[in-house]
Amino acid sequence: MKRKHVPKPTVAELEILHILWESGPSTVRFINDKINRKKEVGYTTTLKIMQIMVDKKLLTRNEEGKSHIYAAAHKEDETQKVLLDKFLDTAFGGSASKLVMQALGNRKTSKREIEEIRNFLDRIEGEKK
Amino acid sequence: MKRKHVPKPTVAELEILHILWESGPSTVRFINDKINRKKEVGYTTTLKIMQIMVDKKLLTRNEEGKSHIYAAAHKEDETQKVLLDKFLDTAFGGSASKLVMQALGNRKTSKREIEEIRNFLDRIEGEKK
DNA sequence: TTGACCCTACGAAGGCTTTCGTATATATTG
DNA sequence: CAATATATACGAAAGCCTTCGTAGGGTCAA
Repeated sequence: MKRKHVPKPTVAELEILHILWESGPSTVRFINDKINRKKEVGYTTTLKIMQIMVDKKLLTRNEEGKSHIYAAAHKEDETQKVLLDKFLDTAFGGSASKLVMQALGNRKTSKREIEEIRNFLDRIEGEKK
Repeated sequence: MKRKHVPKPTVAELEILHILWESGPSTVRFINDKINRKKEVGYTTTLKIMQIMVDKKLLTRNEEGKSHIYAAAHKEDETQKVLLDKFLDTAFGGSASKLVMQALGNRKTSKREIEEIRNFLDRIEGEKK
C-alpha cells in the first residue's frame, strides 16, 4: 500500500482548494476574483499563497501559457480525511461519535440529510459483516 | 438571550483544556506532569500558555495558595461547538452531513456506536416537530 | 541562616501564516 | 514603437503560537 503524504492546508489554502475542487484547474486571476466576491484580498496575496502551495505539493501547475494554470494535487475527501483526523484528536479527543452528535445536534439538519445519514449507517454496518 | 463569547483555543490550549475537563481544577504542575507522559514540554512553557489562557478568559484561576489553581472557563461541549462550527466551514464548506459521513466512513466505528447514533437521529428527528 | 527547591512573571527567539509592495518580464493596443 | 495592462517572483513586515531562559520571591529543613 502506497503511502501518499497529504499535507494539512491552512485556512487561506483551504479557501483556494475549495474553489479548485469545485471549478477545476484555474488561474490565479480566476481564484482571486472569486475570493474577492466575499472579502478583499490583493492579487499578489493569492498568488503568493498559491506559489507556496505548489512548493508544499498542495497544488500542481501548468506553466505553458502566459498565465499558469493551477490544480489541486489531492482529492477533496482525501484532504478532508486528513483534516478530520487531526481535528478529531485535538478537539474531540478522538471520539468520532461525540463529534457526529455534536455536528448533528446543535444545528438544523434537514430530514433529507438525516435520511441520507441513516442510509449511510446501514451501508457501513452491512459492510462490517 | 445572553451572548457568551467562547473563544477558540489553539492546539496547545486544547491539550490543557482536555486535562482540566477530565480532572477538574488543577495546578500547572499537575497539568505539566500529565502532558509530559506523552511528550516533553518544559514547565514554564505550560505555565506561560496557561497564563495566556487566563488572559484570553479560557481559564479562571484561584490565587490563594502558594501555587495557583486553574479551571476551564467554559464547558467542554460549548467549546467543541465553537471549534466544530469553524471547522465545518473551513474544511467542509459547511456541509454537516458530508463531515458526518467522512467521520464515520473512514474509521472503524463499533456497532454500539452506530446504534447510539441511530438513536440520536431518531431523537432529533422527533424533536423537529 | 543559607542552600535547595518550587512557584510566578516576563521577555524574547523562532517558526509559520497572511499580507502586500516592488521589480521585472511579457503581451496588447493605439 | 511607446504606453498600458497583466503576469510571475521575491522580500519583508506584522501577527500569532510555542518554546524556553532567567529573574525574583517564598518555604523548609539541616
